[in-house]
Amino acid sequence: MVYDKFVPNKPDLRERIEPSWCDRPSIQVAPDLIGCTLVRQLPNGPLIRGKIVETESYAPDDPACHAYRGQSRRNASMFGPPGHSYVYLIYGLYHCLNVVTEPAGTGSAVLIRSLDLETIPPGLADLPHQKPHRIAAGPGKLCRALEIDRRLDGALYAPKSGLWLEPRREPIPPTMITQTTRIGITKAAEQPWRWYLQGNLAVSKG
DNA sequence: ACAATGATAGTT
DNA sequence: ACTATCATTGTA
Repeated sequence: MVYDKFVPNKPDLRERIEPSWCDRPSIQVAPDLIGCTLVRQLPNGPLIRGKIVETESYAPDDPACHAYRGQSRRNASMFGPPGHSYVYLIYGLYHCLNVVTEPAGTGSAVLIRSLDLETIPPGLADLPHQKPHRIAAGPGKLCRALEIDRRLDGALYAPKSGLWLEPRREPIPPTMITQTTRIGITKAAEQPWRWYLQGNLAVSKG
């Protein structure tokens, strides 16, 4: 394995986002996650990488936040330490993936809404009339593509979990990131707590 | 416009 | 126990 250290996709050679980076208000972490890479190592499967192009933030004093009415079995990981996941089932059909923010005891997180995939998961590559850019466009679809469900709830974002985050490889001008209202909620719907990479084809509306 | 589909939280 | 709700998506 002489050339091992030159293999670009070897996980250990890439910089990773640490829990301390997530120990900030979700309203700050959400825009900073735009352009970062979500990496999924499927068990006995391929490595899938996707650029985060759409996020939403949910804060403790936010009526739309699952943590707003206190801790429960479902949202417990939102009150856990930063840099871990919060995964929940929605409409009995889809899962949604969050990055927990702020210290343990504080219920806040960032919802990952859309990914621009670098690699198409083999099982999804041959689906007809599915545009590649749309495979992970939407919180439910990206969890389906990356095989993320409640078993990953509370997991640390790290290679040992098969799920981790990497920083931006290139700077993104702030003007390329649009801030606007969140999608699919009724409470606090007027708050501009959604961010997306302007013009990216995986974004719900951009 | 609406059905699919199940866990959750609040109410009897 | 019952019921409304839900940070969604695909089809009509």
